[in-house]
Amino acid sequence: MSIPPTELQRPTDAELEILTVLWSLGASTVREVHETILKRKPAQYTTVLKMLQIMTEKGLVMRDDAERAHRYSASKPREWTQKQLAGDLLQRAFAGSASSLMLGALSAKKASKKEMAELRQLLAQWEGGSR
Amino acid sequence: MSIPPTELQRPTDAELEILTVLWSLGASTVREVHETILKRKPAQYTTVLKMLQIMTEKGLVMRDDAERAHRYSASKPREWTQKQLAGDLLQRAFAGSASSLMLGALSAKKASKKEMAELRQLLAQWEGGSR
DNA sequence: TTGCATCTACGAAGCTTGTCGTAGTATAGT
DNA sequence: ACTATACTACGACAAGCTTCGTAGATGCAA
Repeated sequence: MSIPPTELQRPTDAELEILTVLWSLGASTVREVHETILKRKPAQYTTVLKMLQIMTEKGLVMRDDAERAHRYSASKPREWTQKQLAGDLLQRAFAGSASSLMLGALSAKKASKKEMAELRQLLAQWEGGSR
Repeated sequence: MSIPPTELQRPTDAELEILTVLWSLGASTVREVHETILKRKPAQYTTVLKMLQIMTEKGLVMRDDAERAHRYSASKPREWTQKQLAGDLLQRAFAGSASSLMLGALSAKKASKKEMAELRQLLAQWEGGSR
């Protein structure tokens, strides 16, 4: 009901799944989100609707109700939320050690040559005083 | 009650907090875990006890009840669980892109020079065919 | 041996998450 | 105008998470 001025909390699993759809599709109707979710797992239309309504209350998404079929969009950009999630896990499970996190990620899924190149470049850029 | 032969699920927040204590202290009594937790936040002794009992049932920790004060230890090593968590987040929030995850982590907490050096070394080692 | 401290076991309450059904309203096609 | 379709709103519920209090057993010290 209210727009909490406080910090956004970590999205739950179901919320994150919906956010990924919105990030990829942009502002979407419930139907569009539902159809995308359906490709991955069975789910009722109203379940997706309810999630989006709850997420609206939480401030995770914004609703445009100009048309009959409301359009929902993520209220924070993908990068912002990803930063929250990465930072959260970094603190909670890796004691703040970025290299431990990287090691975990790499051993979980062997990265392609292209991915490794991107990593190397990212590291170089980061050190290169961009920040 | 049973030892599930299935895959271990992702630990919850409270469970992960206890696991980090066990990883750092090694096999510990409830009291030792409790005292460590207390340094971070208020919590009752029996709350920690209950968590450890539940985690035992789930197979997250092992209990040695040779002594009156049982000793608990993480049933999986830190690295194993970290790999699960990193891989899970990588899939759910970063579409499998390790460099996105790395970017998120770096922007969440600016890494020290030492940390950056470790990252560079890790990357080099990883590519160096160790795996 | 009596009583205090320490320990485990367990039930339960409050909260969050995730799922869905039902009801009701608007829209559009015939 | 009528009816099938599409959409939102909302209540409800089961399951899981987290917390804690109470009860009962065990060990120790005076």
